[in-house]
Amino acid sequence: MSRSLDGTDWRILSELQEDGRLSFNQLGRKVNLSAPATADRVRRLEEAGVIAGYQARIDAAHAGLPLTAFVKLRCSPGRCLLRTTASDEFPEVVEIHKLSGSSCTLLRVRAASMPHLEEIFERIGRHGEIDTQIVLSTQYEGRPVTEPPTENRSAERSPGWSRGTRPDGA
Amino acid sequence: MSRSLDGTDWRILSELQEDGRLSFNQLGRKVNLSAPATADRVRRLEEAGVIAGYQARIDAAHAGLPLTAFVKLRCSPGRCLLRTTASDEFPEVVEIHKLSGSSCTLLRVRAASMPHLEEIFERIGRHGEIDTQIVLSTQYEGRPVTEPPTENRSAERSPGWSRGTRPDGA
DNA sequence: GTTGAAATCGTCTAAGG
DNA sequence: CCTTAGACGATTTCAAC
Repeated sequence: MSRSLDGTDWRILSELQEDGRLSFNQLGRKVNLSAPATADRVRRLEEAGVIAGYQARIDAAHAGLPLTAFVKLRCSPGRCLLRTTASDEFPEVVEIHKLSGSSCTLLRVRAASMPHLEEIFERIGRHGEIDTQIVLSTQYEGRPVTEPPTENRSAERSPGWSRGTRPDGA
Repeated sequence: MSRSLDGTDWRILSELQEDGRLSFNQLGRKVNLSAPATADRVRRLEEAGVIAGYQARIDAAHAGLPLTAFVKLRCSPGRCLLRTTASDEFPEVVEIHKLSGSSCTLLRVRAASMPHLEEIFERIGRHGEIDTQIVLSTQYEGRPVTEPPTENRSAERSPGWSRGTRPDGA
């Protein structure tokens, strides 16, 4: 396991979340480092799994998918097919979270139109009891992950569950 | 307004969501286009707002923020300070959605530890009535936005609200 | 971690179909 | 609207300090 991230690492992460296409030269200037040193740190962050990849951010509204909704799905253990077949059967589901309590699953879906959204709900509804919530607007999303306050970071050293089971893995 | 996206555009978007650092050359090979033609299309998608930017994808768990929670916040209209001050006061809030019904707001927060999460809840709770839900695990998130089925796309031409008010803008 | 230099790669422009 | 070819510019990478 790699050691904790220092301030420079966080500055690099911050810049790379704002513009993932920065060259090592440009990035280095922003964090007061030379290009090779910057490249080393980025490579290390990639290998440590902190940087999971680089991707274009798509504005779904401009891409013909203006509707977003959250769906709470309560399915019986054996029937929760979403885990395995989501990729093929539910392309509109862009996120799947398992929540605490009531064996609940939270889905986030994108749709092109109200009929489309309705059809998605109907399809998901076959897998369990659902509770839907339509998003009117989004103030922001994908906000850069930033360095947590020091007093909370110290709790990182806490036992077991925070490291091993990886509650929110990619 | 630009016209609708064709199949090649969607293939480009798909590839760029998987690897946002592809060169026009590499990308062109994947979609059977030359580099200049690919550059033209990408530039057009950028200017149309479909591609909103490029960013590094951070694995929050590996970055010391293993906990994720959703917070439903029901705040009185005048006291909903989250809109303006979120950036400074709530760095842990990575998403803000306005939901239909009950003047509800859905927040997504990331935390380093349980005490940290508890402290965040307490801080948000000062702005209204909250209902919290902790994420146990995430099957996936940030799934690439894909081309919607044709029968649903046709509904894009529906009136007013789907274009003008942009329910899910970046 | 820094500096400097060389090699590589990508981008851009232009001409042509 | 796409393709090919060439030149320019930039980045990455290696070496040495």
